[in-house]
Amino acid sequence: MKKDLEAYKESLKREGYKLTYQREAILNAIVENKDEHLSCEDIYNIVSKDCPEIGIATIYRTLQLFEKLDIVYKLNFDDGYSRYELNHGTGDHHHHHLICLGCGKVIEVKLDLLDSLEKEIEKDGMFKIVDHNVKFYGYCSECDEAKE
Amino acid sequence: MKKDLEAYKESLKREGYKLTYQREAILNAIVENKDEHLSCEDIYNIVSKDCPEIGIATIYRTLQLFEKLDIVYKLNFDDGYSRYELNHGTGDHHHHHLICLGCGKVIEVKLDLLDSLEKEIEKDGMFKIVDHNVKFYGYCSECDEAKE
DNA sequence: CTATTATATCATAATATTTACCAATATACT
DNA sequence: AGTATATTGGTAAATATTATGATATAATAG
Repeated sequence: MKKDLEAYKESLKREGYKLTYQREAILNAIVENKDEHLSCEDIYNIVSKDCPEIGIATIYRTLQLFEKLDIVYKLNFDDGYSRYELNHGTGDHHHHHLICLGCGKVIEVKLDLLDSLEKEIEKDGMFKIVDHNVKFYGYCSECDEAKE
Repeated sequence: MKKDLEAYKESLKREGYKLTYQREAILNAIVENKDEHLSCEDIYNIVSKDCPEIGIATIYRTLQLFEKLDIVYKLNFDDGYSRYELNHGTGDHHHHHLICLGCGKVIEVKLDLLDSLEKEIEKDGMFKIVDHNVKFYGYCSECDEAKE
């Protein structure tokens, strides 16, 4: 985990970007909440504790940069703002998300199992797939019970 | 196709909503472009020809209503605005979309093939799936060739 | 270790999409 | 046809995100 953090900082420097206090704080916030799907506002609130004078524009700019450097991955759960998660990826595809229509909770699914579907799609040579984004909508066990 | 249109109008009346000229025009625009993924602005432009005094707010309101009545389905291709497509669904799942990272073109995939994955996810009874949203990112044949 | 230079930041204005508001209007029903 | 009520149009407001420009800071050279 600590190693990850250094690796991320390395990739910043390697690409010629400066390692500022703000970027470090944002990176920390994301790494320390790697199980969450933080929005810009979430990150702003977390980072503001360590760095009260940070501006929201810096959060947006930095997340854009991190996305370009493949440090984070942008998610959209149709709740009005973009969310970000740490990109563990070694080029691998992303896991899927289950979105509860009852409480809005988001659950991660480690399974991939899309290979056969992707092969089928690529079979005729009309499209080359490099990534996917899969969301399932439904009800978590608590909300499903509550509906009875 | 004509039958569809009447069926949609029926479901409006059945739910107690009035069949206005504007709603009819918007419905027509969507049905006549059922292969497109129209944004609000697109629909506004199309409908304005028949109905020049229509306001953009009416388009937004009507699409919201149509979505609630399962007449249309809202799509998000990460291009800044929501898009809509006609919901042929008899409760069936939606087809998938291939989004070209080169030219932005969106291609539809009729295959579903997610049943085994959904069964696997639902196996432990922790989540009940009612819908899914699947996007594949990659390159269409033209853009793939252009990259060489 | 300090000076230099270019990049990054902060604060705020600007943009863009979508929603809220309200007076005027049109639809469905008697 | 007349009436009650939902709907519309125009515009203001809200929301998330991006652009701008002066100031501050990080990396590098001396």
